[in-house]
Amino acid sequence: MATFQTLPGFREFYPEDLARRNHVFRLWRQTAVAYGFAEYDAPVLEPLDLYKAKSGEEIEAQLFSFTDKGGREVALRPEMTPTVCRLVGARANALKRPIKWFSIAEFYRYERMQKGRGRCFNQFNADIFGEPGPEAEIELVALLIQCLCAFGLNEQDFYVRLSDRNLWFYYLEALGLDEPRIRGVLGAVDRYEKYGDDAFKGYTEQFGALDAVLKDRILAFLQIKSLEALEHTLASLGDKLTARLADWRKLLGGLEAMGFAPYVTVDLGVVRGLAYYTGFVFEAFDRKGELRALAGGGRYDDLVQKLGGPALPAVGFAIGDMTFALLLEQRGLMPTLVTAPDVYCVIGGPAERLAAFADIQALRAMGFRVDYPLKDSAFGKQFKAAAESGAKLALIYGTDELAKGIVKIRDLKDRTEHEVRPGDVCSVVRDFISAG
RNA sequence: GCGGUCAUAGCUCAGUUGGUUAGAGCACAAGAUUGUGGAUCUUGGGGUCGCGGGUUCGAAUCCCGUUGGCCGCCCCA
Repeated sequence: MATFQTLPGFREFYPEDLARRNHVFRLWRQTAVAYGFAEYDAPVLEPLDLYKAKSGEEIEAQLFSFTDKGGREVALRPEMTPTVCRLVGARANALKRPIKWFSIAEFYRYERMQKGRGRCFNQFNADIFGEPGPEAEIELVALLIQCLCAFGLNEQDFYVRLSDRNLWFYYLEALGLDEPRIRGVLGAVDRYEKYGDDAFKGYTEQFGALDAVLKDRILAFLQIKSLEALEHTLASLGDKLTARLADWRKLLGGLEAMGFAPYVTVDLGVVRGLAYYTGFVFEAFDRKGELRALAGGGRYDDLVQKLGGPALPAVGFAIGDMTFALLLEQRGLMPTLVTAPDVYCVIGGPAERLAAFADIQALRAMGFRVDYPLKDSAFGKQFKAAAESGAKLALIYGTDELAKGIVKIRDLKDRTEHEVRPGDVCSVVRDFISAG
C-alpha cells in the first residue's frame, strides 16, 4: 500500500474527517448567510498572470503552476482575493451595493509543511465591495468573530487585533518621513514582535540609522493598546489623523454595540506584510498564542482596479481551516459523532427482509436515515450493530412479529419495546424522532 | 530552499551485543450465539520492518543514499 501516497502536504478525508470538516463548513455558511452574505464559487485553476498581477513575479515560487496542453501558463489558486475581484469587477455596474459575498473553497500553496499549514487547505472568505467607510469593517470584523463564536469559542479563546496602515502612514508622515522610509519602518514594525530591535536592521542598511527620538516615538506608538491612548498621542497632529480617528471611533463603537468589544484589541503591531492593504487590517489569534493566525484580513481599495476592473473599495478576510481545527480540538469543541442513522432495522430472515424493505423505503422517502444489515445474521449481533450505529430506534422484523401481524419498535436508549401495526410504523417513528 | 528529528500491522507501540518463521494491545472479521446491547472466550485476516543500495554466513537492528512525517528557519497573499 506504500506504492502510491498522497502528494506531500495534501490531505485525505475519511468519513469521520469529512464529518468534522462538514460541521465546520456548515456553521461558517450558516453564519455568513445570517449576516446577509451571498455564496459564490470559481475555478480552482486560474491563469498564472492573475497572481503575478496582484503579487508580482516572485509569487511563482510558491504556486502550484504549470503549462497546460494548450500552452497556457496556469496555477492552482493560492487565495481567493484576485478571483473574487475579477468576478465583482466584471459586473460591478450591475451588482446591487453593498456587495457582500462569501465562499468556502480549497487552495494550494507550494510551501513547506508545518503545524497548521499544509500545501492544500480550505478557507472561508468574506468580502464587502463598494463601501469605502468603516461600516464595512464593522460588518466584517463582526462576521469574523461570529464565525468563531458559532463553535462555542469565546473571548477567553481568541481575540482580534485591529490595526490601520493609513494611521501608520499619516503618523509617520507627520513625523517627517517620506514614503520609502515609511515603507521601511512598516517592514520593521511587522517584524518587531518576533525580532525585537533586529527588526530595524533592514531599515538601517537602506536608509541609515533611525533617529533615536523618532524611533522611541515609533516604538511607543507600537505599544498603544486603546483608542484613548491613540487619541492622546495623535491629538492635533493634523486633519488627516483627526479624520482617521473618527473612523476608528465609528468602527470600535459599532463593534462594541454589537457586543464584540471583549474580542477586539487595538494593536498597531499588525501590518499584514507589505501587500495590497490600504487601510484597516486585522488578524485573529488564539489567546494562548500557541497557534498560527486563525484569520486575517483588511481593506484593499485599489485591487479591483489593479486587476482590470473599475475603482471599487473593498474589505475582506479569510479564515483557514487547519489552525481553526487545531483550536477547536484543543478546546474540546470538535464534535465526534456527527453522523448516525435514526433507525436501524433488525431482520429475522429472507422473508422478513422483504417485509422490512417496504417500511425502510417509506421511512427513507420521508427523510429519515435508515440502515439495516445487508446479510442475515444472529439477532444478538444485529442488536449490537444497532446500538453501535448510534440509532435512536430499532425496528424488529422477526418471524414472531410477522406471524402476529406487528412490528416491534425498540427505543435503544431506554430499552423499552412496544408493538405497532405495520401501517403505523412510519407515523410512530416520525412522532418518536420529532419528540426528540 | 535550509537545519534538527523520526519512520515496525488500520492505530499506539515492543523487538536484547546483528541470530529460527517479526510480536502485543486496540481496531476489524468469524464462531460460541437463528430472538435482544457496547461484555467474555476462541479463532482469523492483515507486514516488502518507508524505499534503494552497502557491510555480513546472517540486517527491523550497523553504514550510505532517498522518500515521507513532525519541529524550527525563510515565507505566510
